[in-house]
Amino acid sequence: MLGSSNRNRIAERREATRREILDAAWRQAREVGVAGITLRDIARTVGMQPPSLYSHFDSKLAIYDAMYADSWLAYEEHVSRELDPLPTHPRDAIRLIARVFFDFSVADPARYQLMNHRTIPGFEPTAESYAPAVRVLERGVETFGALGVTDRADFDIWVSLLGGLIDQQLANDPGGDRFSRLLERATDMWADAGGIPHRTARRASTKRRARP
Amino acid sequence: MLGSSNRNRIAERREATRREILDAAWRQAREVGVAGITLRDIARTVGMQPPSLYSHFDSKLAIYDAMYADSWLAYEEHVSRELDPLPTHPRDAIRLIARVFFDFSVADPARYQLMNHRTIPGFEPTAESYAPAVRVLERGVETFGALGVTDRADFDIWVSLLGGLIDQQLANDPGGDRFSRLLERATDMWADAGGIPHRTARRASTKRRARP
DNA sequence: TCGAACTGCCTAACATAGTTAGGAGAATGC
DNA sequence: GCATTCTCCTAACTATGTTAGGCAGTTCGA
Repeated sequence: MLGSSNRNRIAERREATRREILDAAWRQAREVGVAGITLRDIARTVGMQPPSLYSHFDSKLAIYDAMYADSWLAYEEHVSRELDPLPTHPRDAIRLIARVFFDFSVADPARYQLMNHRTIPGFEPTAESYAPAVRVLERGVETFGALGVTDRADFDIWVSLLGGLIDQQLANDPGGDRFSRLLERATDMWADAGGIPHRTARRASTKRRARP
Repeated sequence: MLGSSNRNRIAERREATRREILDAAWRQAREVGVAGITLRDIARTVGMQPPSLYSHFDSKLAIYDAMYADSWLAYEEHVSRELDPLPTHPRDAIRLIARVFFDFSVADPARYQLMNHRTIPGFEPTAESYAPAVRVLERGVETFGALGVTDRADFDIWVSLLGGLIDQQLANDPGGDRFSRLLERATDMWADAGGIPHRTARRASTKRRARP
């Protein structure tokens, strides 16, 4: 009986169309920004009439949702790849995490905007799409814990700082390298203040900045 | 000759209508969010037909622009009032600045969203409306300088951190008091790392936190 | 004071969004 | 082979910001 095989083929074709629509949406997001995405343009790109898109997505927001899930899943994978193996020096690890986060956002500002879903009016990710974002955050807490940062507040502060730095970079100096300089200094400050324990780092004590 | 007096009266009436429109816009922004503002609703509130609004504003974005300018002017005044006189203890001053910033944003999230103009698709403030924002930033640099923070990077990091903390608060814990706790810890970290000099603070030495 | 110019509002209409209704034709399944 | 399902279509609807053009009251100069 070929029923199951056929069913598979159908599902695949359906999935392919879905991906085609999402790819068109991504291309458009990168050209004109996330808010500039238009069902008509997406439809034209994939060779459909706008209402036909509704055979694949419930609404425009559902398309955003799929893109949101895409992004966080990709980011999760990206982080996993970069953090294996984890650097042994805490300060290096912290910088690496920041660098990954930064590269990921600067490489594709549209994606970054989408991942900060609050910047898109009317869009709220579904619980399912939100899950990878939560997992990444948990992974962060875990990683910091392994490096000796057990105070949750310190982690939250670090995340805030990182988000703020990236926003400032994208807003004031897109294409420049302001982020690197600020990150360098911020990491030092954080380390000096005990945010990053010196546990495995012998060199850190010799590097401590003199107080005026 | 009454010409000039008449001209004044006309200008006043015109300004009053303009204010009425902006008030309606603000009310609506607080009810349904900045993105939810609708010319039709504004017009209904002030008792006009939508196209009539164009006698007072060039476009919807022009209304946003006026609201943006309003906000930053109010903030500038707010800051000036709170920082006069400037606390003598640097750490207190830093916390006060953060507190003012936070109160101002939490008291009126719609206003905060507007001040972060990048969160509103298609809106870019005019140079004139942007000026107060620049002045406030300069004022911040100046104030920090008077407190002994001469490294511009340290100031930028502080601003990033503050923005990140507020965003995190508004996103994860609206109505809660997460911000206070994180701010406390962040200020300490910053001070310990030398971001806040102990220069003018004699009491500071007695208050210095013990390092574990 | 009279007529011209201006001002502030109006109605009608338009362009562009997202979205719904309903159907036609091909693919699929018993 | 026939009923069902699926995918796409056209037509139309609603809501948005915006433009065109006009009309009545007000202001202002000769």
